[in-house]
Amino acid sequence: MLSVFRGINSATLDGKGRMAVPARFRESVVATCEGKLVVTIDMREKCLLMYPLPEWEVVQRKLESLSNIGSQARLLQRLLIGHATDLALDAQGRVLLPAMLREYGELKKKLVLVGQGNKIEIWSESLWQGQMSSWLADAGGDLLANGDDFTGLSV
Amino acid sequence: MLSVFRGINSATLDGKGRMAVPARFRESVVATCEGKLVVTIDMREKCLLMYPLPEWEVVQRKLESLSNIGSQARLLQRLLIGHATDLALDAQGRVLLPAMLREYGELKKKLVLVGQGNKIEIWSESLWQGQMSSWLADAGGDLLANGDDFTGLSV
DNA sequence: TGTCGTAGTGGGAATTAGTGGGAGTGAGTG
DNA sequence: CACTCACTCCCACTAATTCCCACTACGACA
Repeated sequence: MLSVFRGINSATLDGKGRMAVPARFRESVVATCEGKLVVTIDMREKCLLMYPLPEWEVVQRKLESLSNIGSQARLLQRLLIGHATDLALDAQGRVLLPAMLREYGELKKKLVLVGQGNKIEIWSESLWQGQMSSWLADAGGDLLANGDDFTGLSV
Repeated sequence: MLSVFRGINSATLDGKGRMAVPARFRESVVATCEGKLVVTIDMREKCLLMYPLPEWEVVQRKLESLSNIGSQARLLQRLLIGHATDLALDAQGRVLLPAMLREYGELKKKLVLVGQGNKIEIWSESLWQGQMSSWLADAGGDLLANGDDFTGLSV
């Protein structure tokens, strides 16, 4: 699939629960799916995942093809498909995030959007900052422990 | 399988046991079956399952084709087919949920509707919230325990 | 440093969705 | 046969959502 999201952005929720999709992402969103998106929850983190519709359909087919004898598979299906909600960009390039999903991600006014290849993660700014610092603490520990040069990773 | 329900919605039961079908679902309900629906119980969870009539007929045929020598199969037939009730949308887009099914799902005023492909699950809000938190706890544990990368599904 | 264009924000107003309840109808019961 | 209860059909009201327009903030460019 063609849409590759990268990079981090801040965003805000307005009083009606709408979020402006950053122009950087919007361009490839309208290109790949005419503004049709799907949001669902991330089961591991308290954040939401936003997919262009065609990308989501791939994910959903994979989920549905899992044998549903395993309780694990049924859990994934129920929670991911169950929460997946279709969205469309409005004339101003915003999406309305459903109330139940906003609650799940504890989304207040300030948000952080993180491009992750075929999807965009939507975080509450405060949860994101909390996670960031704990991730960095972990990573720092590991890297210090084995003497790695951190900058080596980014070159 | 034309009707694909997905996404989560809150809903309410009024004093007469009626539930407004959310507009998002209603649209595909009238398209696929002119508002004819079937509800039955879910045997694994304390929730109800609502199918467009044609989808239900597929399910029922599958149930009936199970050999009924196994007690398991006969149990499924008795409980699922036995509880299946035909419903129709009224002029306001509501359905009347039968009293016995409301009791089974412990449905009070506040409900949660979860789209699951060919059917919609109907949960009491409080049961849903309880299940959600225990599911999420499980999911986190399992995924960490076996080192699965959840995002692997979506790449 | 002004002004132009784009991105993002806020909110009014029209429309639609959802809720509540009255009154008619029909089946079951004493 | 009368009464009750439950369901259906219908109308009216309220809440929520959508659509639209206007404004601000910011960066690019002259």
